[in-house]
Amino acid sequence: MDSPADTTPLAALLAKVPQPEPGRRKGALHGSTVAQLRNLIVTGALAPGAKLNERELCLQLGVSRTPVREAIKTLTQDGLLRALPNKSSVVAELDVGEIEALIDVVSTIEGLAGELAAARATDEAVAEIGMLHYRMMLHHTRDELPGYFEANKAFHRRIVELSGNPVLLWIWELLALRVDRARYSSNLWPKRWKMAIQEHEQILAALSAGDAALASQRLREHVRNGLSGLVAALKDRIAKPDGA
Amino acid sequence: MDSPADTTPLAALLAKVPQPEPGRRKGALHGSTVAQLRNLIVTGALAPGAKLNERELCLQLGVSRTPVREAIKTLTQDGLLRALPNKSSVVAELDVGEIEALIDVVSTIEGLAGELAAARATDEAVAEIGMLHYRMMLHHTRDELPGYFEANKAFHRRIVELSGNPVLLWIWELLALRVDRARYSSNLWPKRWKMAIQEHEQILAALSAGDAALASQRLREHVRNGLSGLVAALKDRIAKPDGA
DNA sequence: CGAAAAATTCTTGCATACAAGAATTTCGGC
DNA sequence: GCCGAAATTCTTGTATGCAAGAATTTTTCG
Repeated sequence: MDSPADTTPLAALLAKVPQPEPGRRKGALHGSTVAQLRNLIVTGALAPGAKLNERELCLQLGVSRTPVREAIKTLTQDGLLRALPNKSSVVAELDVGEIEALIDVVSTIEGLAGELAAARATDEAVAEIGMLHYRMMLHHTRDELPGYFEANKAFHRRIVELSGNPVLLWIWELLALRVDRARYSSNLWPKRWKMAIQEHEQILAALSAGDAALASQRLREHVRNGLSGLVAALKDRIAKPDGA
Repeated sequence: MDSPADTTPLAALLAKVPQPEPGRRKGALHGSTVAQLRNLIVTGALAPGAKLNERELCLQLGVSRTPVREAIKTLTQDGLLRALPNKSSVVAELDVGEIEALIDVVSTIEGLAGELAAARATDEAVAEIGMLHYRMMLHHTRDELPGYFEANKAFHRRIVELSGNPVLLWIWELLALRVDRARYSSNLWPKRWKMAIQEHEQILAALSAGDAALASQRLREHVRNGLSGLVAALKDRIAKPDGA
């Protein structure tokens, strides 16, 4: 009943998480605990439906229950966990219906970002976003899926930042968490990556031209296409769980 | 140094907050603490920039620091508070620029809600939303500003619910917190209430007809008009602080 | 042997104790 | 009398203790 190996697979996952040094500064525990736990959830290391035992998390993260509980509360608010009264929180299910709901919202939000960004796009900003696009292509040629995801996300994020609207960025960040989770869950190369690259270039062109309506429309469609493909991949994955 | 009257005006504000009975159920403190504190911030009872002393909040709310700290974390994530490392959290400033940023986001979000809701609008749902509209008018005739605000919010909320998109509702709730704060801050009857009523009726008509494009456009414009008026009122208020 | 009930164990929710950093006050020097 | 530095006080960040509710195991009865 005390053997560490079989109490739960969670132990193994957490064992390799780098722990903050004892000689740390005060006030850094909450943030780092949230980041570690969030990463485990978004990457799928903690599977949907998994129960979170606070005591166990404390042991593995090397912190007390206070920061762990705070992190759980934070991630619950972000929609990554579900809280049950007087019971263990569980990792939120990755509901395909919810991801379909995400499509409408994210595409609309990014469409707005594109509209606003086009009006503010300097040559420098467009060049910077273009660089992120090429970084994404580079990762693709190298077969580096995580780097590809990251650069793709940075491309979109930078456009939202360029919109100059802090509320929009805030909302986008919240939505991006869920999108990331879905992406990691599929863990496949998007089948439409070639088309995605074309769409990125067309978005860049619209931004560069300062054409708000066009940038908005192209971003909306690009996001919709991408997420629709993701949903299709997830449905496939559900149909045949072990990627044949 | 111990006289309760002058340590801070916060004490007076909190003194009248109904406290949960000692014979309560376990697990209700976090939620109620968040609700109480949020209400104080949204209504403006806690002014923007005010520092939150945890110990004092504990005394006044009759709970320990744990739920208070959790509530502070929650409201910080909602953007109502700002956290400073190793220092007291403060009530977020009510920045007019941020409210202007809200206009674009909220109008877009509600526009999407209208688009989706129109496709799902049954006669029953439209009637229900119409009822909320009439309730709002009733509060107007009675000069009941809080009731007016509440019914207006319920009208909009119900449309978002009707969209059937849970992600959209989630985002809308987050945005509505900030909108409410701005509304309470102005604490004026909207000058354009007569126009707002007309717009509501036109929105209802579009929903009833199932015209997604029209419902979307009308909601977008209605929200934009309303929030623009709000911003104008706030700018006025800043120019001449004591409403002459 | 199976099932239901009681007792035990475990887990969360809240309160509190302790430590590190910030703010304030006081004391010394000029 | 004023400025600066040291000491004190105060406040937040983290850990732990205690109680209520849930889960599990054991025991007892049919």
